[in-house]
Amino acid sequence: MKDKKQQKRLMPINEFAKFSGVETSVLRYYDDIGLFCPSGRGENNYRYYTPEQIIPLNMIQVLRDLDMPLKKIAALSKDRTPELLLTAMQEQTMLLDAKMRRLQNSYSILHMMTNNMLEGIFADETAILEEDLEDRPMILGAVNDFKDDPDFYNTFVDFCNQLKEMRASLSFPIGGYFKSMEAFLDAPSQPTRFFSTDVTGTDKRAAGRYLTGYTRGYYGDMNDLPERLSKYAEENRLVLGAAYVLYFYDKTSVKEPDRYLANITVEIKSGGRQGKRKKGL
Amino acid sequence: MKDKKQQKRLMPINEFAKFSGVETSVLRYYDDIGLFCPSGRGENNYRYYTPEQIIPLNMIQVLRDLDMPLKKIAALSKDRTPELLLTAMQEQTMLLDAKMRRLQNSYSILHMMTNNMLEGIFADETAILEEDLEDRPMILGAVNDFKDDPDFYNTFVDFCNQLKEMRASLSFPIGGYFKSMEAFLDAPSQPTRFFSTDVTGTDKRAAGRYLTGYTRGYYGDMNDLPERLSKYAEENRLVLGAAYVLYFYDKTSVKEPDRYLANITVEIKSGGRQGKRKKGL
DNA sequence: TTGCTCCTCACGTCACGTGAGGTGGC
DNA sequence: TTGCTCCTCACGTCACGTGAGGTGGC
Repeated sequence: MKDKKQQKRLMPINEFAKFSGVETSVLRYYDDIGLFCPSGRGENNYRYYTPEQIIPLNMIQVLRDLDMPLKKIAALSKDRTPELLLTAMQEQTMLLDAKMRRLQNSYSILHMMTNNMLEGIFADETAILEEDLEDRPMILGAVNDFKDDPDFYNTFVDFCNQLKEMRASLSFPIGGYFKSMEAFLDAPSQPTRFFSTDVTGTDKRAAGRYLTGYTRGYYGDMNDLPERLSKYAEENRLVLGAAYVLYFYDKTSVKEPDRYLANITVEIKSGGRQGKRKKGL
Repeated sequence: MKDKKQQKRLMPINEFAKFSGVETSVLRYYDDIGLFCPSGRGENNYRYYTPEQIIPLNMIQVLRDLDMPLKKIAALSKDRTPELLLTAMQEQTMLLDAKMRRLQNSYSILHMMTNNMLEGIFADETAILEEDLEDRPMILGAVNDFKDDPDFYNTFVDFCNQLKEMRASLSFPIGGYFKSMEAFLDAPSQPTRFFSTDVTGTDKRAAGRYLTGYTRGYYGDMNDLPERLSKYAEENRLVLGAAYVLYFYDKTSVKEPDRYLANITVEIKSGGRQGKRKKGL
């Protein structure tokens, strides 16, 4: 009778795998490396597990989910005391914090990219729009000096290094800021500053009224967009301010350079019909 | 002059590794599998990268951080269109959501374990305490029927299966609920129900006044704690209600079974000096 | 000659996943 | 004999990490 009961409590590997949600291959591997062994072996050499073994196994799963190496888990379960466990937990909490921050960062980047793709898909290349835009957080780089070094890429590398020095992510799309519409018209491939669309940035493109447009083509190839913007501004007696150029489609999202898609957003300093939207041409 | 500029823009592998924050071994591996190749090779067969290559590389890092397999990343960058990217982003967002939930779960479990370890370290085994406790979320299992099957472990397995059916985590410490002090005194190893300390549970141990104590020993070995509790209640004319037993130290936290540490918390239905704490013995 | 950066194999690592071929009781 | 569950190697996989031995210009 007692034997029967005890037998009833013994699970062969498949049953225990289903019970615990851990694959048989994993259970065998854990047995091999001595991390987690069955409570015993039958005469047939079968592995037999007891139900309460799910507790230490779950402990292992928790630590493994935290990316703790199996060796460390094994060390911890061989030499377990509440104090050591507490220390390990606190270490893991720190690691988890870091991981959480990285995930949050991934979220932001993913969200940013998704929005850019969507905005690109629905972009009307022929339109010039007047829009009220919200605050947009960003990281503004130092003022570029193209007189000292007219090379675009050296300046770009400088900006990347600035981001790295402030431990900011390099993964958010990077755009060009021009202090004025004239600066943009003058040299469309020499922005006054670069900016990163990093949502954690403390700089911002202020909320307000902006003139926006799109154009396709390789980096710096603005086609007739500058003229169309100027013409629109003139016709509507708008006084324009700083300009922001950002690529919604670039090398990473499309293959053909002639499909790259730039967005330009120009501050309207005065003259806009407040609170009204107007689509042009 | 033009050559000089272009040469200046070319980085050998070490420089590019520092610039991008990606190890040389990783860059070589990505080159080997054709995922991300240098812009060209020098006469010496050196790999040379250009600074703007950091953009697609960062894209790869973002997707890799999201645990996207390199093959999928490669497929996505070979055949890249905004539409495909958008779909992939949305898929990744779903995966990220799931990952986030798992991490949140790990956080809760880690926090729970840390608290249990700390409470265990500072537990006074000789004390019986009257305490005002907050709500405690938990998952209460079905009522156990030890008459049909007196085996503890079969009942325990049933509870684990209940948790699995409701897709709850098995990793939170599990305790025993006794409908009354008498039920506990009568059969300390046959709880009326099991409970999981899962913080997302919708059941709860209600806020109120409780009598608590600790004892060391193997599962179910309560020593004189039941008597000490009863004695305290009698002396202080307390009417006791339901009891909760939870192990702060168990097989996972200490090796020696005689160091396992159980906590008992008994509802005080009346007779307690409200709002005052009193330490006994 | 020395030091430096780069190169290409080749093999190791971690945590498994996947057969291949064999066993043992109904 | 068939079907079923289990077993033990052994080898594959993924994303690298780590030397070992060699090159090429100052």
